[in-house]
Amino acid sequence: MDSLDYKIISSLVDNGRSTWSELASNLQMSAPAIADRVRRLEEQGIIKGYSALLDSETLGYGMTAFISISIDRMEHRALFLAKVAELAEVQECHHAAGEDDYLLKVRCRGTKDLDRIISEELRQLPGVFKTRTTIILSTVKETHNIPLTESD
Amino acid sequence: MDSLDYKIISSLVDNGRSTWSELASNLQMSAPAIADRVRRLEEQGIIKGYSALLDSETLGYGMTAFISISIDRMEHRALFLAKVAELAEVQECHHAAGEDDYLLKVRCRGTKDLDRIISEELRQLPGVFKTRTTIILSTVKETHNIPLTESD
DNA sequence: GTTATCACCTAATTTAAATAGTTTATTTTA
DNA sequence: TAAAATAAACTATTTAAATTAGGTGATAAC
Repeated sequence: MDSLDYKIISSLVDNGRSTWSELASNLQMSAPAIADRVRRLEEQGIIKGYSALLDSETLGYGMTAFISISIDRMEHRALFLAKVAELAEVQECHHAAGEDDYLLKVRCRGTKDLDRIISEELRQLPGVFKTRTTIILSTVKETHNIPLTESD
Repeated sequence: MDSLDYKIISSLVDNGRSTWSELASNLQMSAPAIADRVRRLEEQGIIKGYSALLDSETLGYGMTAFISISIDRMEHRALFLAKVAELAEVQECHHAAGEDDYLLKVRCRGTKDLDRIISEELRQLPGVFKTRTTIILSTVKETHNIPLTESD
């Protein structure tokens, strides 16, 4: 990981479909050299993959909510995690320190959809004894960038 | 937006660098037809762009935290939002309904780094009178997929 | 001091993207 | 209802990029 790798990564975060030729001319290198470096970054697992970024609002998923969940017993966790994996509306599930056990980020069509996820999917699960939902009114910033200035 | 568009989108979410030729042969179409459809999806804003997905742990950003923030006066918001935009560690900033005003997702190197962001960056801002930090112990699920089965 | 190794290069080949022109089906309009 | 327009696909061609192969120079290992 040198500064050239950081520049390549940064370019690919900004434009995941950029061609090697394009990167090569921006960074004053040959295309095969870029291809080599990218292949290495992929093999090292630094670059996990590439993805199209979608506009959830345009696709009808205009509501975002965070749901904190408490689970009473260890043995209920597996079922909960299976449900979370299954639910396409659950974009993120984090095991949290502090008051609640899990923090979910949910993307859904609206309040009815959110109600269904909470009442019919999550609260039906054994062990789920408490949920706290925070509805998002607007999103000011949303990236998956990582600071790439410091050393590695 | 027909079922073919959904298939194309879904493929490009899974592999953002897939070639038109590849998509074409998977979906029994010609490459120019795929290119046309993708161009339209981009123009409509349904596909916002493409990005490389990075492994934050491997890059040294092994700590994730959510920070709830309360701000006391309207006129302090602009400065807060400017700071949030500036901080590379803040991946998300949502305006939330409920007890606190904003919910931040922060990706940082460790506890020292998190402390700096909270104590030196955020709590220094005028109007920020309350923060509540939830540290993430592990992440079970993390995608930016949107359910693509229902109609649009 | 010789030999490996690494990261790059150029040149050639293979593959994909972009463009242009055509066909077909569907919808609009006379 | 018939004619025209539109939309979305196709094929064939051109242009551009990716891949591969072979070679060079610097650095590290023996």
